[in-house]
Amino acid sequence: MTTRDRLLKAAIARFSEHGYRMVSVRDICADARANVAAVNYHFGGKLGLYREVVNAAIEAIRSASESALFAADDVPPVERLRQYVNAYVHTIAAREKTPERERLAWVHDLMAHESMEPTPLAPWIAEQALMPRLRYLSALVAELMRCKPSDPRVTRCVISIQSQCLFYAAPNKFRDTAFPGWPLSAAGLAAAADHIVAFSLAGVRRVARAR
Amino acid sequence: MTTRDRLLKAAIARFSEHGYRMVSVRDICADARANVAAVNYHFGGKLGLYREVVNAAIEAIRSASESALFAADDVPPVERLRQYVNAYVHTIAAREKTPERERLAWVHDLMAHESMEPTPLAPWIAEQALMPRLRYLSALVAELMRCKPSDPRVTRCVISIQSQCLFYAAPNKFRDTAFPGWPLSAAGLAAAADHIVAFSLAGVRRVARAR
DNA sequence: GACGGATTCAAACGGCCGTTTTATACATCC
DNA sequence: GGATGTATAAAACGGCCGTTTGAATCCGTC
Repeated sequence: MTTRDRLLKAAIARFSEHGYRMVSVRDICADARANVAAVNYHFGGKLGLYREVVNAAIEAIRSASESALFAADDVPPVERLRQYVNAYVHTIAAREKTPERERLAWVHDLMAHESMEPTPLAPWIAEQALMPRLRYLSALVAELMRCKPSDPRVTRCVISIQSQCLFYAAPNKFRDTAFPGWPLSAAGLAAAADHIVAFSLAGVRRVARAR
Repeated sequence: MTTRDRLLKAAIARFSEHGYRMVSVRDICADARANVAAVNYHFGGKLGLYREVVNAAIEAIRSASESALFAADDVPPVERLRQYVNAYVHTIAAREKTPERERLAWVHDLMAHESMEPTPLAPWIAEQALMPRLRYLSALVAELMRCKPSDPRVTRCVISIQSQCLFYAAPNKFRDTAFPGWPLSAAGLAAAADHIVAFSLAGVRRVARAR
């Protein structure tokens, strides 16, 4: 594995766990067993390295969305919601065991840091990683509610569903201590996904019926 | 206003917006028009100053919980949920206009930073600021579902409700750009609170009915 | 074997960090 | 008025930061 690849791998781990600002170039180079100057040589600087990490994150979430979260239009909306939530919640699972390519948790960690302390790349991340999911979910909910995706009720339902998924997928040190039986087992994770689907379907139908 | 008070006020603003690590003592002292050594003189160091900020946050959230979020036991649970959600969601409102004492948004900002990058004070914050709300909400949901607060279904419903409230109360730079019509007007905020209550009540009842 | 571009390396640069030192003002009490 | 304790001030400390420098090393090619 080349020095460039080792740097990128170490940078993915460090940046996604602690955010751009809190990670030093020296930390990454130590992890990658590379000289401090290597980052500037191969990536033109700390921000250039981070840009490559962000590109990898966007590519990872894009391929995961298309393969695991999104379903074809002919799939019934309830089943599409189930698939969306299941895939979302399970990104938190195996946060530390499955191989690099398969686990998506680091992407959510990175986005959580960006949402708290944005870098110049935040708008690009929002458009490429977040918006596609929100648009898909909006269309899904609009179909469930039999109304236009622009309806404010749809937006509020999307927020309700997305917030629940994010609680399980995003990093949150409080969650791991405030709730008993955390981190969740595979069965607990499946139960959580089933709960979100049932809870949200009832909520969506209630909101759709109102007015 | 004494130098100590000016430092504390500046520290509250800085720490809650950017977190403990990202704020420098020099930044705070510049805001407070004080010498760099003043923090060490009055608070024994950066962490000592932060400890005072955390104490103020805990006191603020405690008094807000008892006066605005929590209701007496004789209030019907549905009404208690409505009050809880309304107060929670409205902490985000007037994030930049109402006077210091009355707005709670800074406390949620500080807790969001603690949940991402904990300081040694994180356990204390979790126990004093977060757990009382979760316990209150658990009892409330358990009463709605007519089952024990220790039931895992109660915990999952608490998570669902809390996640939705947190989306509106916690800082999130993506939210402000990803969703149209943000930040919310007073009417939009009230509609959001009503939505969360209706959505969640339907969800809770659905989950309670299952099995 | 000598050349030349690509890569690695140790060292140093200026800058910001939290903290400490040292000195100076100022109020209070004997 | 001199001593005492509190508060503020400027300067400096060692340490880590991102980046740059310039020399050393590697390696395919002539």
